Amino acid sequence: MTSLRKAPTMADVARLAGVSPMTVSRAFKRDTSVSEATRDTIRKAAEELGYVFDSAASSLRSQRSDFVAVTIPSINNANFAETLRGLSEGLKDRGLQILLGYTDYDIHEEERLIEQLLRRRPEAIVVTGGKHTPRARRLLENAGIPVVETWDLPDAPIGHVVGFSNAAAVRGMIDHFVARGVTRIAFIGGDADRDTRGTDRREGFVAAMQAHGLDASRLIAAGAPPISMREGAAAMGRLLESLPDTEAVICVSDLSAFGALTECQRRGIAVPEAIWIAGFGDYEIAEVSVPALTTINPFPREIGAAAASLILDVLDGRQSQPATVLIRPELLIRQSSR
Amino acid sequence: MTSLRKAPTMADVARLAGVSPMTVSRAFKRDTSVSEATRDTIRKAAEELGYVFDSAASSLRSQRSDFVAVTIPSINNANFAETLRGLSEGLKDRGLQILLGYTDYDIHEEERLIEQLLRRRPEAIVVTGGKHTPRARRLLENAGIPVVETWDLPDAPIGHVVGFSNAAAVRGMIDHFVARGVTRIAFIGGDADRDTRGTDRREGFVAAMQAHGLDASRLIAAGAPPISMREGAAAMGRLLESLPDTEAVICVSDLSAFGALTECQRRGIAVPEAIWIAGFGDYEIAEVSVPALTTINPFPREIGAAAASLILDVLDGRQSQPATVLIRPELLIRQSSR
DNA sequence: ACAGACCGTGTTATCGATAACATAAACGGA
DNA sequence: TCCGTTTATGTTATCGATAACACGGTCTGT
Repeated sequence: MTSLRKAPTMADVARLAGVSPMTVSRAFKRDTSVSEATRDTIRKAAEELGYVFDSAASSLRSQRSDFVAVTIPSINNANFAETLRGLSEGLKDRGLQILLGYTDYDIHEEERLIEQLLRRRPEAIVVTGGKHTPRARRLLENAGIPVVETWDLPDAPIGHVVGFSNAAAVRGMIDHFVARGVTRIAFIGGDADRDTRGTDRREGFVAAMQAHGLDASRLIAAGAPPISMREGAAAMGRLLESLPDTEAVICVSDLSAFGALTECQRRGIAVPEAIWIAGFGDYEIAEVSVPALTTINPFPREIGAAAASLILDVLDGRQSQPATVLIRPELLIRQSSR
Repeated sequence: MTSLRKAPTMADVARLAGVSPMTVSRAFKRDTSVSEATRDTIRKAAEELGYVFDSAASSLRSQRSDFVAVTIPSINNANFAETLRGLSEGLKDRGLQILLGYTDYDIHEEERLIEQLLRRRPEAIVVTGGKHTPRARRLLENAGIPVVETWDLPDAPIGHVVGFSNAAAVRGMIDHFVARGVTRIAFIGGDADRDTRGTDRREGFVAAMQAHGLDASRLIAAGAPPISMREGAAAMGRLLESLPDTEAVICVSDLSAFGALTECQRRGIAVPEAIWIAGFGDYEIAEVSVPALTTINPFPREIGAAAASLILDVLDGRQSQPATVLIRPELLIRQSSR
């Protein structure tokens, strides 16, 4: 299985095919002038030798790595997975691969990760969120490549931005609830500021409630972000016991909202009759659950697609100034709040 | 933002620090003999210049890439995410990074991906599943690096294996059902063989039913794998209409099982009183949903951890023969089937 | 006090692909 | 027919880090 002889190089392929290494190099690229016959001979020679192109050597010489670095908080998250899908579909036609890393919702981990990723000399880098350590910020600023911050609207963007205001999105939901006469509203979220988008949503909740002159103190901390279904359920239990007159609860994500819903089901509390529940993210579960969950769709796929097209524009010289693409989240009122 | 002057190299750092490039190189590695004072001077010089290590050059010269390639069917899947976590935790102490690619449950896409990944000269490669195109198989066999196939027990392993029999796992569930007197059992799965683990589960269902002398024809095709909650719900609707006397349904995953459960809820059909539902994977939703779902825990984290430790053993020369690590999935009987 | 081991650092050559330049042959329009 | 252009290919030097080897200085044990 493990071959002991050295792996073949382009020179070996060239020798077998009876051409120069340069011609082999050309044969492996598109849009380069090599006759079909030669290309075929080379392909066969490569296949026969079991030659596999060496990107390290190629990158070093050409100073192009052909990949785009991406950081996301967690791989196990349908929203970020969609963003990634939008990104990779937008980039793959150009032969750009994605080099992925996840931060575990920790900006220090993000700093380490960004440095690791930059060592591979990506053509561009897409990061989730707009809050970074000072060093991470410096690294991104000095990288000399397009930087796209997503899922957020940073106060001082590093480069390009594709995002939305998490706070404003939650405010829209509260405005809707208040207009329907529901005012005793609680918020279930994480107990730390690791998840900056979660923090923005909580702060958006507080600000919006205060703007309406309402009590913004019904805040339930459900644990370290990201909040799981289980933690959402536990938090709902505490809410029902400590503040039983709560009329509606907004959860930091659909997963915790679903957990909260199940806790109501276990306790025989009717949703939406006794209490309204809403989430964030428009995960599949929000549409499928019974009752379906009111939520906010942040168009994660579009975020990725927009970031990809921004990157291509910059790389092709069609865009030189830092741009901000504003995503407009959509409020989806479902059975859990009516 | 985008600096125009060329990025600094080790030579620049060396000049500023007043040492040779080789010493800078050593200072960037652990376990190399450089005095603390020199190391510090170099670190400061690097920081001042904004130097970022170039892995392409390093890999080319040292012939070591310091990463392990991993293919998974989908990034948006809690099971594979856990396997990935087990892998990266096992590998990170050794400074091995993960280079990830996803196949979209398509072995042709897997072939392309494997070639792309091998171009980066990984130290080892971990693939999900044991079914590959002939070319992919050849690429893996000739790669000259440890190969680990996971989540499966291939008939003809390429190298190492960390997995279990999907068919046998389903059989265990059926045995349990039959022992409890439930015999009219249906299976909800995908309508194509893209997802080979899903196919194995379906075939395991058929074989086990036949072994019990039972009708194995209650097969509902829910769409192209992977099956979503929505598709699980739709399939359940069709099952309830076409075969209303079904006593239990096994779904290819917990997500489709949950979808099936919600369809019952929408139709006012009591679970488990009127029909039992079971899934596969022990996703969080299976534990949290009301009723909680009977399922099978395949210990995804352990799969990743075992693959990681196998790789380290091979790289350190502690293991030379291809090994198979057998994972023993656990049947979890919950409210949805009792 | 001295041989041998060890430590910290420098010098030189090299990993494998390809940018830049060069060239021979084929082509095409006046 | 001839020259400018295009097409297909070759030659040389190079990307940036580091393996291999070398070497002077310090330490250790007898």
